[in-house]
Amino acid sequence: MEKEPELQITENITEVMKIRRQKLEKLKASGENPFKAKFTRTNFIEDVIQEFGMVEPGEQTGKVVTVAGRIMVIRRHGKASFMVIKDRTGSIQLFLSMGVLGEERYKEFLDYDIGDIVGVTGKVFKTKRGELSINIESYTLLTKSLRPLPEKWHGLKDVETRYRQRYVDLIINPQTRQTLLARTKIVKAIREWLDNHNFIEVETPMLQPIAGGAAAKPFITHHEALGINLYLRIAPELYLKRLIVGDLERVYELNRNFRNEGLSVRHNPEFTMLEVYQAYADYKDMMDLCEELVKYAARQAVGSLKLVYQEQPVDLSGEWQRLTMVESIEKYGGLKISFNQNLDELRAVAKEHGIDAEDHWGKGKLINELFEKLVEGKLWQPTFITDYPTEISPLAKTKPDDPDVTERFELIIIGLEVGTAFSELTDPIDQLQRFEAQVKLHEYGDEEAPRQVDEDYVRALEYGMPPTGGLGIGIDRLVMLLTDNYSIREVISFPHMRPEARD
RNA sequence: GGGCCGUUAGCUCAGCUGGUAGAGCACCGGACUUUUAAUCCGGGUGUCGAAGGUUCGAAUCCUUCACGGCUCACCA
Repeated sequence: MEKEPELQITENITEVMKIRRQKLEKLKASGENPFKAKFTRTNFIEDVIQEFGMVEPGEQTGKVVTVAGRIMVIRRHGKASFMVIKDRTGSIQLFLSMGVLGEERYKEFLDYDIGDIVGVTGKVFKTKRGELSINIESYTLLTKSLRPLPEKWHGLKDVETRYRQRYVDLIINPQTRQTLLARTKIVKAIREWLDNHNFIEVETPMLQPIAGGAAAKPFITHHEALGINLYLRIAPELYLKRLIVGDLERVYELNRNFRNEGLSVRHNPEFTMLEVYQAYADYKDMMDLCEELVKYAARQAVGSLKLVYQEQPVDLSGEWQRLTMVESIEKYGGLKISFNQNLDELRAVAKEHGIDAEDHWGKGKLINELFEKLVEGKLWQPTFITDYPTEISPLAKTKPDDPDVTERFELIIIGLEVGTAFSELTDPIDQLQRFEAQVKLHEYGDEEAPRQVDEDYVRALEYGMPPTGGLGIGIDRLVMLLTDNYSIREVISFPHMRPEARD
């Protein structure tokens, strides 16, 4: 029998870690619990600053407060020393003196390390140099920290460590904290707006027997008891529309989608999507809704509609530009094209622009490729692109006067697709045909096309779905825009990474 | 998946044309009762990402691999 490898919790015990473990043992031996269960504070640090920030340098307020937080700085000065601790609301200086604490307790406190979490009680005062401080009268160690934090001046810069050990990133880099807090504000604002407009938030399956509602390669998982494969959803769309068939009229879901595709600065395998459905509305209503919603989120989270993204101004105020796809190709690509041209002509134009067309591509797909190649990246200011080709919009209603295109738009900002919406296809017979066409694409080897017709969805449509507008917004990308982050990984608390290398 | 770049102390980084690894902060010991990146004195704590190869000698040159970043492809 092979010998079990010894369980090793930490890979390398460094000198600093050894010393901290020794301190831990010493504390335990002296009867101290270095990992306490609870601590009651009278104030957040921000409150103390609010209340006493204006007192004069040198002034003693006599006011006793109890605060708690992580030690960030220690300045030992002989018989009187300083520390800085921070809690969720801010940071404040602690003043420790042998005179107040007594020699033993003073020395014990000075033996604590940067990173330790303490609770302290003392009188608020301001030093001669004008630094608001707490003159510590009693203290308790709440949590002993066993690893050294990155240095105070340069902080933690290594991107890999920042993503893998986001907890350290959050302790050290205020910017990371701000981005994640902005994210929750944005999400909260979106829910608020929708709730205020009579939409109800619902939850639909993440585990789906057929991964539908988008064109993407799904993750496959397995249900043991049922003995079947399931897919992690690539979109909630088809279930949300079932709820519209069920006469809920206004629903939204703000949650994760999973797509088994490459990673990039704009793509994470799991990402957060908002989908909104409104009965008796069409894509134009959704355009208005989308514009209002994004503006509301920006105002709530950023406080302004005039943004800067990667040093370029982005102005969300005013009416957003609206262009059809074909118009945009002429305006931004300088290329006049139309569905009236025949397929070979369009194929030739695409080839001129370096697009490698596949045999089964039709006019719509070619035009969309041209749009993506020539236009999308240039749309920096918010722009709605409408009249998406039917060929690439299997779930949208075609325009009554032009079967080549659909009642659909995409919202492009900073060259990124932030949202898409359409007048939902409600005709079950048309829907079935489009599903069948998609399945055929899968058989051609398109792994992003569904491999199976969602017959239950068609059945639902047969009961009758009211005219409905549907909207999807990529929340991560919206957060990137509003927080001026270039990489999607910055706006995701734990972005996907390969497993850490083991040596 | 392709291309380019990177990986050196806990952190941030230097290390030239190959000569046996260095700074600041952190840490350890000492001094200091109002400091502010405190200061002063003393101490370098390292599998130079990993494995091979070339060489008298490799952090440095070559190959492969791992991880990361950017980019192209992919991705409505």
